[in-house]
Formats: sequence, C-alpha cells, structure tokens
Amino acid sequence: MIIMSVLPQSFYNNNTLKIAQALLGCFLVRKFSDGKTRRFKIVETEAYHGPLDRASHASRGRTPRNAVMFGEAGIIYVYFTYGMYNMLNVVTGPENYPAAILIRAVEPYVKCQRLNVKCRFDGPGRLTKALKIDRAFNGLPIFKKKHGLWIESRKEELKPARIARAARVGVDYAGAYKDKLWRFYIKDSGFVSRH
DNA sequence: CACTAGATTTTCT
DNA sequence: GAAAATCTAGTGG
Repeated sequence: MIIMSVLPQSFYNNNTLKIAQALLGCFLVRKFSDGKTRRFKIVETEAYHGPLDRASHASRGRTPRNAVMFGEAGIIYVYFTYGMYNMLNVVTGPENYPAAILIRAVEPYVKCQRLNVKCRFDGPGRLTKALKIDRAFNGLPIFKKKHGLWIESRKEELKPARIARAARVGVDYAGAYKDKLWRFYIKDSGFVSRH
C-alpha cells in the first residue's frame, strides 16, 4: 500500500533552482471534471528566478498578469501566450520575491491507452491542453487537492546523474539571462520537449 | 534532417 | 501596434 503524499506549501518556499530539480520525478495529478484522476510524472521544468531575470515576466515589474508571481509560494500561475497556449507554473520563494517554475513536460504514470491518442505531454502548451488546464487555475493553491490539480512526492529515488541541465527555451530576447542553465529534465525520459 | 511561415489573442508599451 | 516562457504544417535538401 503506497501512501500518497501531497507536497506541502513549505516545499515551494525555497530556492527556485533547487525546487525545479526537486520536482523532477514528482507527480502532477489531475482530477478531471468527470471524476477521473490521473497521475503524470514531471520530467522537465524551467526556473524563472527573481526580478533581474530578463526572461521572466516579473523583470519589468509587477503587472496585473504577473501579480501572483510576487505572492506566496505554492500558488498556480497560468498565463496565456502566442494567442493559443496556456502555460502552467508554480510560484516559489518568499512573498514579494517574484519567481516561478514552468512545468514543460510530463509522462503518463500508468498505462494510458484510455487517453486520447492525440494527447501529448511533451511541451508546456501541449500538456496544459491535454490536462485541460486554463487560466481558471491562476491564483489557486497547488498544495491542496481541492481544486483538482496538485503535486505528489516521488515514489522512488531520482539519482542526480539522471538530471540534465540546459538553457531555457524561447527566451532569446533575455540578454545575458538567455544562457542561464535553468532548464532541467530527466535524461532518459522519452517525453522531454527537446534534447 | 533544417528551416520558415502562419495561427491567433492577450498583454504591455 | 509589437511581441510573446509555442506548436504545426509546409518546403527543400
């Protein structure tokens, strides 16, 4: 009997780069409106870290859109971009320090033949579409099961040697920050968005 | 395989 | 009005 444990708010109140790696191998859990619950292993994340990070929405100050990034840890930040895609993030660090982690890719935990074959999870826009995550989740806590979206701890060890580090995707405009190695993924996962 | 253009709309300047 | 933390479909080698 495996005890499921939902990651508590305190888990997210830490250094963004550490949490981005600690989330790899954890489970993103979604309870759909039809009552079915499915688990997905997190295999790729990116850190958006602090007011100086030019790749981050928070680098140009607080706006209505990015306000939750300045709030407490463990809150969901979903924004809409490219006219088409929602991006799923989790706020990290202390209040008034704008930081968040973008969840870029997950893999199905159990065999998912029942899932629509068209569903893909390797990319931030794809996974929100597949998991039916939209801006209604913005500002909700991810450390409670109440809203149908939460994260559970790993069920087995993830050796540091299996974690790869790379530059973030789609942030060429970010000056010196575009080359920061703030993207993390599990090397041997077949569901990473890029290798 | 590499590269390019187009989709489509919110957000901020 | 331009750009955007993306993805797809198309072309060409």
